[in-house]
Amino acid sequence: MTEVAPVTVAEAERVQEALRRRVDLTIPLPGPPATVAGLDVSYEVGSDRVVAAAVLLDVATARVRRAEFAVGEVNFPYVPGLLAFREVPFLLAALEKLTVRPDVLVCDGYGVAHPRRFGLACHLGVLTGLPSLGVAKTPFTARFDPPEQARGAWSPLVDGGETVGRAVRTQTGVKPVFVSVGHRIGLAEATGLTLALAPRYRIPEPTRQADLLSRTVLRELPPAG
DNA sequence: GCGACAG
DNA sequence: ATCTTGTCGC
Repeated sequence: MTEVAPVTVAEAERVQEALRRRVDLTIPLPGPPATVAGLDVSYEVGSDRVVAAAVLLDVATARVRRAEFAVGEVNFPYVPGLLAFREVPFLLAALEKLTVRPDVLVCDGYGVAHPRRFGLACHLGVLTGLPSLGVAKTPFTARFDPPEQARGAWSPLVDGGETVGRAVRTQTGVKPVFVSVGHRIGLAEATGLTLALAPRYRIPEPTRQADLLSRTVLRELPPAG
């Protein structure tokens, strides 16, 4: 099958509609995850160059075990709802450099809390076959009430009458993050994992570390040609 | 029709 | 996403 990357918005939306049927949310995690991979992408100003990072962490300690990255040029514009077509190619490249298969993918963005129920986290989950979840930093299309102030408090993200995720307070008195499932994981599991991986900062360690790495690499890259 | 809109 | 210093608060 010749999988051609979508070029137009209409094509990309059709790809999402097709891929979303491969999302499996009927099964929980096989067991307590031992490792996770945090994923993120940094963009260079004034060029199309990007750095994608994939960082492997132990869940028990929330410490980094190994880290990889991939450099590339984006070929798809940022369109709300189509973020995956911009970042997935590079995230997959960085992931492949990780010789270990993580138990869960922690993505920077949304999973099913998406207009077509197929955000970046679902996309990566389906393409890799791995359990995945999304942790976004800002609201998107779902509605929510502010959760209580205490760390661990959460409130449902509602869209089109259905609960598609949770606004989760990872630190007391700090803005919530937005958790949604991507593939092969439950919402309660995704919430618990997010909290376990955010012992100190608002952003859970996996994506926080991936963000730091992608930024550092980008900063030390030779000037764009 | 208008507004809103992950990164 | 990215451009950007200091500053308020715990």
